[in-house]
Amino acid sequence: MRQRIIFHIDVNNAFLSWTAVKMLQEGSHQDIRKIASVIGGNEQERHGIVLAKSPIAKKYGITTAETLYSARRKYPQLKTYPPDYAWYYNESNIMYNYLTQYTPKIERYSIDECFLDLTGTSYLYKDYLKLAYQIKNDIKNKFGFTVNVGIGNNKLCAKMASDFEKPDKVHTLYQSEIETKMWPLPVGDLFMVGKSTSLKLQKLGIITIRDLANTNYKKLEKYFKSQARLLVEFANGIDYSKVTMRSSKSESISVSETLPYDCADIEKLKEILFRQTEEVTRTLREQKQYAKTVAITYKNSYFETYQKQTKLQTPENRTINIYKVIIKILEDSWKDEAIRNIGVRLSDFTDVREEQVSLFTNPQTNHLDDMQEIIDNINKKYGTTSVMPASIKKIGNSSHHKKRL
DNA sequence: TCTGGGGTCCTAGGACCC
DNA sequence: TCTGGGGTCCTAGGACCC
Repeated sequence: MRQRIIFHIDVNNAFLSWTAVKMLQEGSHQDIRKIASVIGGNEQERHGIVLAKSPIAKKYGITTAETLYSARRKYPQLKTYPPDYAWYYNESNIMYNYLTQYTPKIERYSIDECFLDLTGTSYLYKDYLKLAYQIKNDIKNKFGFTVNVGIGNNKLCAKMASDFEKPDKVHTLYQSEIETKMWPLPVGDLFMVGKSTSLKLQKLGIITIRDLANTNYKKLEKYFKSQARLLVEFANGIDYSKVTMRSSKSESISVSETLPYDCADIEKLKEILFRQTEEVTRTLREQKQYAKTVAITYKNSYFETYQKQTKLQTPENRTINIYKVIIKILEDSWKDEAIRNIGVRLSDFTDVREEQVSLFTNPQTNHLDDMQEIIDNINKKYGTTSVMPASIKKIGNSSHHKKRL
């Protein structure tokens, strides 16, 4: 089989870089990439963790996902800036649109990462290394932020390559370079080896990627089940997955939020859940899909997480009908405890609502769909949940006594 | 002032049917 | 009276990613 040529483009410190770009565009004279700075949420609202850090902040030992409080203890003069997700999507789109000129085989892996499949384009691009530098420099000059470009014969190697030295670098990890460039790395650096897997591997005496590559996966199956084979293949730089234009339709849709204070008031929780249900069902309707599984996710004061789900008889996408289910799950599952974080998740999608009973068509069904569309349009114009069916308030309150008694 | 938010995929174990 | 397995569907929970 012909060797594939895959590029992985990865924005350096994406959120921080993009905020820096915005600030400079707005006339700021300081580039926050060049000082000790981080992007982080609002601490008063308990969203205070580090989402992205500058290289200097990194030098002080500040890591992604640690609390701003802890980060500031490492470096008290640290500058913090709030995230601007709308702007980030904007910047992400700009980069994606730029990259589409090189190949239609492009996969948007996340908000700040893309895979490009350039296999069979050698008549267009004589020197892939040169092309990678061109892409990297183009993005820097046109858009003002830097990327790493990784080149490999599959997605795994391209991704591992882009993770080597940062920022503003091009690296290759061709099949022939795996032993020298990848095998010496600690096993935790391998894609798909997180904290827990890394710990288990180390206990088995597997410290570097080389150690893992030279292990018979059969020996690991006891500990890692079906994951074992994949791990050993990855360590050997083997990956057959394709670069796919993933459809905008997702497998699940969810929202969750950490509350400003731990909440044990079920009425308050119902209000929050209504807003969240509205949000996820609207996205679902935009995708023209119906969900069969509905779930609530919780985090309590002790940071213990759990989730409760229900399978529906018929797929749904209307706010009110899903909200009824959500309320039922809440009442059945809530342990009368203070909640730190709560959320709604929809999954198990279908394109059509397969009505179980087809003998009698229900004229109300279409009527309700029309109604939902009208509500969606009004809410789009005037802001979320300015209009909600009166019956929702009733549902929300109906069970109050039940739980209390 | 400890600990965000949005995803995907896999497995264990219980219920139920044959 | 005691007790089979296989298959499927479902829920809960955990691991990973950015």
